Amino acid sequence: MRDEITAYKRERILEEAVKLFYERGFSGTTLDDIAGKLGVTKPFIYTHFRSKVELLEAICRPTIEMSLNAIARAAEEPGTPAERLYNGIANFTKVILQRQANIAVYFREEKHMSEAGLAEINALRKRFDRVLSELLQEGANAGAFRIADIRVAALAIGGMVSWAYTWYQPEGRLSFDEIADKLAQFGLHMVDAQPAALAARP
Amino acid sequence: MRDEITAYKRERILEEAVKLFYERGFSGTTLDDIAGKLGVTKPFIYTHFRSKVELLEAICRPTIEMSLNAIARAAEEPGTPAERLYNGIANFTKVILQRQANIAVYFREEKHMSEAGLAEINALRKRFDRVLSELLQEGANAGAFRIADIRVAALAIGGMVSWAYTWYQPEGRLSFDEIADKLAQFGLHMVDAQPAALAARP
DNA sequence: CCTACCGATCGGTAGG
DNA sequence: CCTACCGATCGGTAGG
Repeated sequence: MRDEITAYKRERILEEAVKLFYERGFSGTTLDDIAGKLGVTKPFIYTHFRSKVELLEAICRPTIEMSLNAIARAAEEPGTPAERLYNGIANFTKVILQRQANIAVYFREEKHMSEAGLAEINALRKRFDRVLSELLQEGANAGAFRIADIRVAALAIGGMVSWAYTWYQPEGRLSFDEIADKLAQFGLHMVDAQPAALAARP
Repeated sequence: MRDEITAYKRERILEEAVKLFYERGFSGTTLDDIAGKLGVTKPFIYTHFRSKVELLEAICRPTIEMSLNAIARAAEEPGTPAERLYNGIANFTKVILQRQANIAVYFREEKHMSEAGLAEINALRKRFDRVLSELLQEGANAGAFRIADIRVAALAIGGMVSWAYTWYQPEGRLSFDEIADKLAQFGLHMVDAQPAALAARP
């Protein structure tokens, strides 16, 4: 039980931290601000995190992991390349929207991370690009996709989706699922998914 | 001539500032750092800019203006919707790549701007989205494009291109023009540009 | 888990 | 008397 309480405290700290970093920026937020929101004082945070930078890294790394997993799981499942690409993009989009604040903080505040923390995340991002590129290559080989440049296609799809953190509005007209569907459809168009491959999609 | 020298000094300050903000972040860069790179001292900067924030805004605003102009000029020119969209995306991509550091600083450091500075830039971005959406709508009305959701399509295209600031490498295998062409082609695929419209492209 | 406090740093401005 | 700068220093705040 003690572990659960410790984990809960960590989560609460991260919850307020990401909210404040998102609203005011990393340098614009003091540890006293975060402590204040939690009704505690600054040294409390230091019993759970070693530094302000560690807080930042704990906000970003798990979210990048979720993005990687979203693509990787869809790529591994059975189905046509078009089905897997559709699901991969849709799942990835949902992560971006669900973790909008974490993603925004990551892309804005990367420069404040430690070298080690940045290296870990960069490794995850490389794996993301590789998994997506391999899925595109597989579809191209099977004649399901027509892609002039696999590498640029992966970056273009990744960018189209990642960018959603800048424009998504929780009170907007579209739900997570609707946006995920639309971006996944755009992705299939980008790789010129052949009608035969599309027809097979459930 | 005096004006030219003043303008030149401003440009040199901005040149070093954007380089340092890009490498170390806005808060990670001191005005002494910038002055040091120029071989002058900090008060020199204050004869040309009122504050560190004004420096940031002078780095970002003109670049966002260039992005808007890139799309707007292409949209106004004669030609089929597909031609204009192709040129608009390609021109916009070239701005993003040419001003990579400025764009990166803008998206990362937005939170450090003044309310007035941010409002100006947000107005430019709204116009960008409107111009692009109108071009897409026009093409859809003419039967040149098939788009399920114009608004999301504009955001998807904008994101695909903007994102290039995160991955473009000056020493990489592709030139500005090659990347611009590839992203523009992806854009045409995204809106399902009809072969007839494409065939008309020079 | 708090009070109390440090060593260091930084944007901005004074006088000359 | 001004423009264009420098050496030195201030008020205020950050992480720890």
